Amino acid sequence: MKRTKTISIKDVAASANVSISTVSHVLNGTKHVSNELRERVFVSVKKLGYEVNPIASGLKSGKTNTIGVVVPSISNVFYSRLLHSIHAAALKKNYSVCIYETQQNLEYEMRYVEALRLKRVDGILLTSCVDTERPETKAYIKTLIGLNINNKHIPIACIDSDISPNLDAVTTDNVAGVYTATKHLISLGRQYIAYLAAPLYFQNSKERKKGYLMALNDSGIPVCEERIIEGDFSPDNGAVCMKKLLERGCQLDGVVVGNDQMAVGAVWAIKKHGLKIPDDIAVIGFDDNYPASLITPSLSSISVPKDRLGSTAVDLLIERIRNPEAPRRLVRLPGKLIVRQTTDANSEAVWDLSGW
Amino acid sequence: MKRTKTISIKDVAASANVSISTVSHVLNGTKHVSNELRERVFVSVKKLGYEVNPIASGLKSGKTNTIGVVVPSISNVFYSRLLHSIHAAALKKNYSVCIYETQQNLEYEMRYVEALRLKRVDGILLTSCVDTERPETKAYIKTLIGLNINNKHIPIACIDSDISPNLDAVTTDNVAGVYTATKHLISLGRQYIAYLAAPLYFQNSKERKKGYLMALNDSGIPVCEERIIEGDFSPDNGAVCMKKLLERGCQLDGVVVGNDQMAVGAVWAIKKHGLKIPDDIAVIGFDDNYPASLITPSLSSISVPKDRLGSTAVDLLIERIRNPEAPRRLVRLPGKLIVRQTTDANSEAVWDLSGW
DNA sequence: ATTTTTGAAAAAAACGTTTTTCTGAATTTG
DNA sequence: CAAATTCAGAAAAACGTTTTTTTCAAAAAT
Repeated sequence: MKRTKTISIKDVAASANVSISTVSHVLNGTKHVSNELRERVFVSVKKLGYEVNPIASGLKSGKTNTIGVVVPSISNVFYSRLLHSIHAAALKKNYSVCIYETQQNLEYEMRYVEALRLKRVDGILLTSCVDTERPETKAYIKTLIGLNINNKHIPIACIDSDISPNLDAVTTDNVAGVYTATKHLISLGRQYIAYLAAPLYFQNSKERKKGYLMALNDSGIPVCEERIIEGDFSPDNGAVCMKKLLERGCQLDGVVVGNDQMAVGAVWAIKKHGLKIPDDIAVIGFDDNYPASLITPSLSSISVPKDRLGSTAVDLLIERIRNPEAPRRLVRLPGKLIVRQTTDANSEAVWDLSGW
Repeated sequence: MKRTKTISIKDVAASANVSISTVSHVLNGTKHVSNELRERVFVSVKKLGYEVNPIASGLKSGKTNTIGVVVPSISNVFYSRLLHSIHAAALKKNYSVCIYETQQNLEYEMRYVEALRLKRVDGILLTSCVDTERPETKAYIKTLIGLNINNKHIPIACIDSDISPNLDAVTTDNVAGVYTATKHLISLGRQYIAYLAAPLYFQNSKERKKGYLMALNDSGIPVCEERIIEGDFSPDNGAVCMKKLLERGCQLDGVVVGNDQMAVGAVWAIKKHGLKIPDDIAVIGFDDNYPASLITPSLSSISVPKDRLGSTAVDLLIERIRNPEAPRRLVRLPGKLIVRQTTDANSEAVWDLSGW
């Protein structure tokens, strides 16, 4: 194969009869160059078909124009949607995105953050699976805050998890969201409302539970500990927890669930138990993830603004890259009540197939 | 902020009292180095906390250890699942993955392939949305085949689309898959089986239709053109097409659909039309995408091996990177019949929530 | 009218590696 | 035993940019 010499900025300079630095400045607009030379450079670039080498420029400038994205799961409907909006927003700002999937494994998360650091990405978007209550994680979070390579700071923005007052973050307004969900059930006349929580070591879960308690209090409904249960994240576990609640024998006519996954399991368990939804028990989840509209009965939920979550995160990160000294920012985005059949029997089943 | 000098291979060399090249060879294992020096190097590396700079090494070696992945949609359940397996496989081979989403837009696809070329990725995994029949695309495909930067070839492996006999590819065995699906309906005693095709300019769609025709022929069932219809990919359009079929008035007791999206729409339309599934009309899709198990009645389908599709593609690409001259490879992976309620009324509804 | 200041452009240094070439001793060969 | 080969290691040359420094002339200031 004919292997011609690769043409570099040097060749352009020679062809245009100017210096290398002049070519660089013309190409980057970093310094004023007379119209004549500037024109000559452009002509030569076109003539030679010159293509800048980002690796070389990255070496000198210390920028990779790449942001790393770390998510628990790529194929999860929620995170893939997030990835979608991150991709769009990043591209608009001329960054490419490099993805890593932690599988909810903190060890992997640490490894991937480290990999991105060594790769010298310009910034990292992190959906951490860290348990902020465990003391061991303190060190890790400290690492994140001070993440750097060769004394160059690498900014991090957190998505959907506010793990440190020193890291930029964007999250859903969990308290307000579950407050709305609970109020919704109350407005339907429900009095005996259970709460099925996702693991409470998650900041989000804590906030959501708070919303439930606040709504009951504000409505003068007594809180009954027997109606509160904590599970893990899975649909299966949602079903198990719901079964436990039902078997406890306390009166029940509604249940607010900390996320859609578990809510789907809860719906399944209630049906299995021979009760009617929503007549006997109304159910509402949180997230409004893709399958919510598909199951029967379709699941009411609090819709999390996935697209804005992603684009806001990118904005935060890029602002931080540009200005490392700016004050830390935390953005809370409002959720939205989506009423479907698990709280309104008359609601028509409309399959939301936007995940396709 | 104290900004200490960044420590480089040079510092390691000085500290270990060896030459730079020796350090490099020790670190990369590219040449035999005596145990003594090798040990000294390791000690110095550890002592100084030296961290190799992949940008610099990339500049000289011409490798980025990055593969680009171009998919039509990141949030689509099928592609996100693909992305998941690609990520896992790539990581295992020490490559990072950079993603681009084309939104089924060929112009974007071209732009992103170009971006990846300029970025000098080591290889590209492409799920093209090209219409192989249009003559204009010939040029584009030729570009893909000869993709290079500075005369360095950039290999491409295609996923789920065999767009050129000159590009490595991995696809599902579409013919066999739809053949199996159709035979399944026939085995249930169905005689008047319609075929709802995805756009036939897609290679996959053509192959799938072929499987339908073959199955009818092999079973001695006459092919009736009136029972064949071509749509686009969407659920909505699936419903529209199904409605048309129903209104044509020809006898119908089964329908094979070219993909799950349209199948879901078809199910919806049949229900709307007041017919019972599967009693009046049995339905089977293709892909076994996530929502298939969630809708009511749950959708029978041909399961596409998404994970193997991704990992095989990575394997193909990396082998190609290592050996650009090897003969072209096309891998066809078998699909698997998944029987659910749209073909078997007695099948129990089991929500597959693995997308979570 | 002489010294400063400015400005455009060139020259050179730097970025941190890998890879090629060079060196001199030790080993093998004829 | 002299010449050729191997070998470990050092030195130096690349890789293709950006950025700093230098140069020289023209404009501005004293």
